[in-house]
Amino acid sequence: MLINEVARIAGMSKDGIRHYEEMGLIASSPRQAGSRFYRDYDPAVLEVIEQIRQAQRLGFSLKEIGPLLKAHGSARLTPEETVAFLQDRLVAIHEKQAALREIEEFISEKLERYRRVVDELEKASA
Amino acid sequence: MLINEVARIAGMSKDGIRHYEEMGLIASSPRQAGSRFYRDYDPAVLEVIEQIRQAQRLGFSLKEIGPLLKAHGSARLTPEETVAFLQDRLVAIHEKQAALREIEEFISEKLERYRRVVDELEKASA
DNA sequence: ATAGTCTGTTGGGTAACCCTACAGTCAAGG
DNA sequence: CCTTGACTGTAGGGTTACCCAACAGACTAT
Repeated sequence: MLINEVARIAGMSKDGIRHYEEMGLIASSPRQAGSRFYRDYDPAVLEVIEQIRQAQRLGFSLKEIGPLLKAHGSARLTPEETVAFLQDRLVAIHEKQAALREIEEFISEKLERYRRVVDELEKASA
Repeated sequence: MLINEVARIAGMSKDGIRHYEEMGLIASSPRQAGSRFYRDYDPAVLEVIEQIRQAQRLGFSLKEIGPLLKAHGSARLTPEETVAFLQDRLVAIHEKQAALREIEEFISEKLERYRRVVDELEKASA
């Protein structure tokens, strides 16, 4: 299948697909078209793309996903390693959440102060 | 003062300072040194840098901060505009929090499953 | 023959810096 | 006096995960 179809089914842009390929995450065979070549994808890439998105959701960068996909089938993570990794992810997420809560509080306070200012202005003009 | 001092006091890198200057957020006067020129900063930039960091915390990009700093002293945001802006920021933060909660849940579930696997493996080996 | 839709590559842009390399300046020490 | 070291500068590439525009060949339908 050609890139447009892959992109449509996978729900992403052609540039995104080509980007994955450039990063070595998926592969295509060149289909000749006159003097040029089109990327021809095996429908199986759709599953790989799904795995990539999944891994991204888990916090892997594309660079990290490469080796991960290759590990698929050969020596893979042990359950213990998986648990350790997931715990790390969870810690990272909790850190982000804490940071967001701080900012949220900061903004909330500012917001309240400004709301009071607006209220007072309204009263003064009334 | 020279860039190193500014960077040290402001708690950021020289490259960061130069970056701010390149973005037009702060300014320096050239101090001649032989055939070359060093950036000479007025200590007042420290306050400006503080304002920049503050604005960043509020979710402004550096590009947005430029006009904001210039507005300082002339026509500034009205309290109503400020409230509206802060509300937008808050909504954005809540969205990020919701996204993080989803991922968190996802990972937590996976983690529990894998923990169970590890437990069973332990029992089996025992 | 031509228009429209597909494909390709190339190169630049994004955000906020970090890092390396190369080089001039200047003060202190041998 | 010269060298060393700590400081400064610019230039250019790297980061992340793509997006976008330009230009052009391929293919299908009219």
